[in-house]
Amino acid sequence: MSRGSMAGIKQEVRIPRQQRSIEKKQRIKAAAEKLFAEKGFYPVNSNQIALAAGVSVGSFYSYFKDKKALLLEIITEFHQRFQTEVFSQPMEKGWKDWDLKEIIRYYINNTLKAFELSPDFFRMIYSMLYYDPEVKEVFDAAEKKEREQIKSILSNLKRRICVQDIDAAVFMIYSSIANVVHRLKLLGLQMEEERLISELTTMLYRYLKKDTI
Amino acid sequence: MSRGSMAGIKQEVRIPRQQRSIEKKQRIKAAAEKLFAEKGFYPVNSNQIALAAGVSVGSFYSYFKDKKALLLEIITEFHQRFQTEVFSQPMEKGWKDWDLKEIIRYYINNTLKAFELSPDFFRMIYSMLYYDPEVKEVFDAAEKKEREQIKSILSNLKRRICVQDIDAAVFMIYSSIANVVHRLKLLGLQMEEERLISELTTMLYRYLKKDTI
Amino acid sequence: MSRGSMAGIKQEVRIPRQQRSIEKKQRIKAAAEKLFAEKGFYPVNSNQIALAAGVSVGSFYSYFKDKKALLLEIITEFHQRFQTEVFSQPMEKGWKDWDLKEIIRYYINNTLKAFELSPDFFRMIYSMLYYDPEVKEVFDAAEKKEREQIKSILSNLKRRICVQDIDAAVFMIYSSIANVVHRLKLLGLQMEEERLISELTTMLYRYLKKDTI
Amino acid sequence: MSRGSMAGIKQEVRIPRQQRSIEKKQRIKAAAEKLFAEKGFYPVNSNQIALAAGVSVGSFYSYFKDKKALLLEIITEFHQRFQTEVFSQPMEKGWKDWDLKEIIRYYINNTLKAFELSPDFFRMIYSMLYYDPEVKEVFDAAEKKEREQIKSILSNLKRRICVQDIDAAVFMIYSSIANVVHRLKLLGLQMEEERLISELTTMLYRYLKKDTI
DNA sequence: CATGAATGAGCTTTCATTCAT
DNA sequence: AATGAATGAAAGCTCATTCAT
Repeated sequence: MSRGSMAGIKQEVRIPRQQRSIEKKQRIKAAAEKLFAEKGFYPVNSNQIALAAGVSVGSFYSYFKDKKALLLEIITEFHQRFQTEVFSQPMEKGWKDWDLKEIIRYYINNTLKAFELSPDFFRMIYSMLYYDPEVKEVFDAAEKKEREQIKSILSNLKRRICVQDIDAAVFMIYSSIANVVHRLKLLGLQMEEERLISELTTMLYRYLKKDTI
Repeated sequence: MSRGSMAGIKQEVRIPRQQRSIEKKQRIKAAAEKLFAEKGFYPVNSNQIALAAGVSVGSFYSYFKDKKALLLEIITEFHQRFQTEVFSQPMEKGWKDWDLKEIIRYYINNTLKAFELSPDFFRMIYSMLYYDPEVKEVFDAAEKKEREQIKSILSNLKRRICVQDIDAAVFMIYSSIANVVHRLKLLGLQMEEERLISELTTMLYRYLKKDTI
Repeated sequence: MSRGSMAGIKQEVRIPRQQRSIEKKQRIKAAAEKLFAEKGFYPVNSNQIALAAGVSVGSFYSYFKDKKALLLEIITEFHQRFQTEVFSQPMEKGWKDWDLKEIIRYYINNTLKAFELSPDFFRMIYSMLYYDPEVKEVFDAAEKKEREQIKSILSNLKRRICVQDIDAAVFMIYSSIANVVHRLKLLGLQMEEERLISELTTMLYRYLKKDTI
Repeated sequence: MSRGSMAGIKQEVRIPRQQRSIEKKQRIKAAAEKLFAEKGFYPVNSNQIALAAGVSVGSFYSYFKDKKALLLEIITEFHQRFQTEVFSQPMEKGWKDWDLKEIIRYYINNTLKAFELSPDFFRMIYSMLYYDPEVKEVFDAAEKKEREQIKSILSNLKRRICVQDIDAAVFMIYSSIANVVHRLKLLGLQMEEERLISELTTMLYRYLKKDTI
C-alpha cells in the first residue's frame, strides 16, 4: 500500500488556489482524459499520466488521492461540460411550432453533437460503468438530467403526440437515441450514419405521432 | 505487457484430447467465466482462476496461452451457447399467423431469456468490448447472426409491415431490443420490467405496422 | 498501498511445507535478522532482505505479509531460541548447596551468555519496543518467563535470604541484571566487564543476604 | 539517503539572530519534539513537522540541514534542560546529615521527577540511541554528568558507606535507578510505582550501608 | 527572508508467466 | 502431464529536499 506500512497520517490532497496550480491540475486531467479515452482505465498508469501531463508523479499524487479519484473528477467534470454545452440551450426558439419530425431530428442531432465532444471518453466511461458503483452514480445522475429535459419537451407536445405512460415513453426515447448514437460512434457500424439517423427518426416519429383517421 | 522473468521458447498450448483434460479445461473456463462476470477482467488474476478451478497455475498456462486467450475462448463459447439455446429454434410453429404485436413481444421475450443466461457475463463483455478488438470481433459476429434472424422474420412479414430500408429497420429493431434488455438487466433501472417491455413493444409495433386508412 | 486500488482479494501468505520451502523461509529470516540487527528496522527495505537472502522480492512476499510480519516472526522465534538455549537448563545440579554469591554469579553469567547469542538483534528489539505494541508484547512475554525462573530460584533459597516482597525482589534482581548486561553489551561502556559484573554481584549479594548478627 | 531531485550547491543553514527567527526555530523544535515523542523519529515527516509548527517546509530547511540535524539539536537541548532543571540544585541543604536511606530516596525521587519532564521524549531517544552514534554521543555526555553528580555525593558519604570500587559503584547506583525509572515510566509495568521504588531503595541501601557488627 | 509547489528516487507490493521437480 | 514455488518487471504511492516566486 504504501511506502511505510507503519507510517501514520496520509498527506492531505492539495486544493489548488493559485492560477498556476489550477492549470497544472487541469493539465493532469486533460492528459488523463486523453489516455483513459485511448486505452481505458486499467492499462494506463500514474507515471504515464504524469509524463503526458509534463508533471512529476509527486505532483500527480498531491492533486489526486489516487488514480480512481482522478477518474471520478474527470467524469464528473466531463458530464458537467456535456450538460452545459449541449443541453442548457437545447432547443431553438420557436421549436414548438416545428413539425414533430423536425423536433425529433433536432434533438437527435443535439445528442450526436454532444457525443462528438469526446466519443472516446464515453467509451471509457462505458467500460468502467459496469463494475464501478461510483462511476455508475455519476453516469446515472447525468442520464437523469437528460431524461428530465426530454420529459419537458414531451409535456409541451402533449396534444400533438400519442403517449400513454409518459415516463416509460421518455425512457424509450432517451435510450433509443442514446443507443443509436452510442453504436454509431463507439461500436463502428458498417452502415452510413445518415441512413440510421433517418431510420431512428422515422421510428420515433411513428411511435409518437397521433394516428390519423 | 508480459511480466515473466526470462525470455525463452514458449511451450505450445496443449489441445486436450482425453476426456479428463477436456473436463479440466472446461473447469477452468467455468471458473473464469464466473470470476470475470463478478469482477471484470482486469481485477481477476490467474492464480485466483486456477484456485477457483481447483487446478494449478501451471495447468492453466498449458491450456491457455494467457489470460486474454482464455477470455476470448470463453466469450466465443458463450456466444455459441447463446445462439444455440436461444436462436436456433427462435419462433414457435405457426408464428406467421400471429398478430404483429404478439410476434414482437415473443421476440423480445426470447432475447430477455437469452440475456438471463448470464447477465453478469454480458456485463463483462460490454466492459471489454470497447478496448479489445478481438472481443469486439466475437461480439460483432454474434450480433450479425441475430440481425440475420430478424431479417428473415421481417421478410416473412413483408406484406403486413411498413418498411422502406430493410437493413436499417433490422438494425433499429435489433438494437432497440438489445438496448432495453441491456439497460433492464445490467444497468439497474428503477422502472418495472413489464412497463418498459410493454412500452418497447408499443414503440416497435407502431414503427412497423402499416398505417390503416 | 497496493498495485491496483480496485483490486480484490489479497493473495494468501504461503505456508511452506516442503523442506526446500522451509529452508527458504529460514534463509529470509536469517538475512533479515542480520540486516535488522545491523541497521535497525526502518532503514532496511524488502529488496535488501530478498537480495541478502538470495531470493526474489516475490518470494519474500509469498512468505510474509509484509516487513512487519517478518519482524514479528523473527522476534518470536528469537525469544524461543533464547529461552530454549539459555533458560531451559538454567542451573547446574547441586546449585542449592552453593554459596549465595556463587548462585548470583552463575545466573548473571547465564544471562550474559544468552545475550551474546545476538546482542545486535536485541539492540533492534529495544529500538522497536517503544513504538510497536506487537513487538512489546513478544518482549513482555519473554521477560515474564525469565522472572518466573528467578522466582523459583528465590523460593528455593527462602531461608537463606532476606526478602520481604518477593515479586518486587524478583523484578529488582531480574531488571538489574538485564540492565547491566544491556549496558555492557549494547551501550558500549568504558569500564571492563569483569569489574561491573563483580560489582553487580556484590550489590545483589548484599541486597539478598541475611544480616549476620 | 537523500532523495532530492537535483544536485546543487546547498544553502548554508541560517543562524537566527533576530528575535522572530529565534522564536520560529523554537516553534519548529517544540513541534518536532512533540511529534517525535508521540510516534518516533522515522514515522514523522518534515511536512508534518512544518505543519505542526505553523511554518513552511522551506523555513524548516533554512533552519536545519535535515531531519536528523533537527533531532540532534532537540536532544542536546533537551538534555541541557534536563540537567538544568533537575541536577543543578540536586540536594537540599543539610542533606549530609540525613539518614542514608533518606538520601537514596531523595535522589531517586529527583530522577523520577526529571523523567516526568517528558517520558515520551526519552522513549524516542532510547529508540534512536542504538543505531545513531550522534544521538548516542549526546546521551553519553548527559549520563556522564549524572554519574559525576552521584560520585560527588558518594565522596561526601565515604565514611558512612561501604564501597570498594567507587566508579563501579557509581555506575551501579546510577544505572539501577535509571533502569527502574525507565521501566516504570516507559515500559508500563504492572506493579505499583511505590512498591518498586521502595524495593529499589532497600536494595541500594543494603548495598551501600556499612555492615553493623 | 518566507513560502509551498514541485521533484523524482526509492519503497512497498502485485501478478503474469515460467520451469524445476 | 501436473504442480506450485519462484521470478522480477512494473505498478502505486511517499516524502526528503529544492527552488522559483
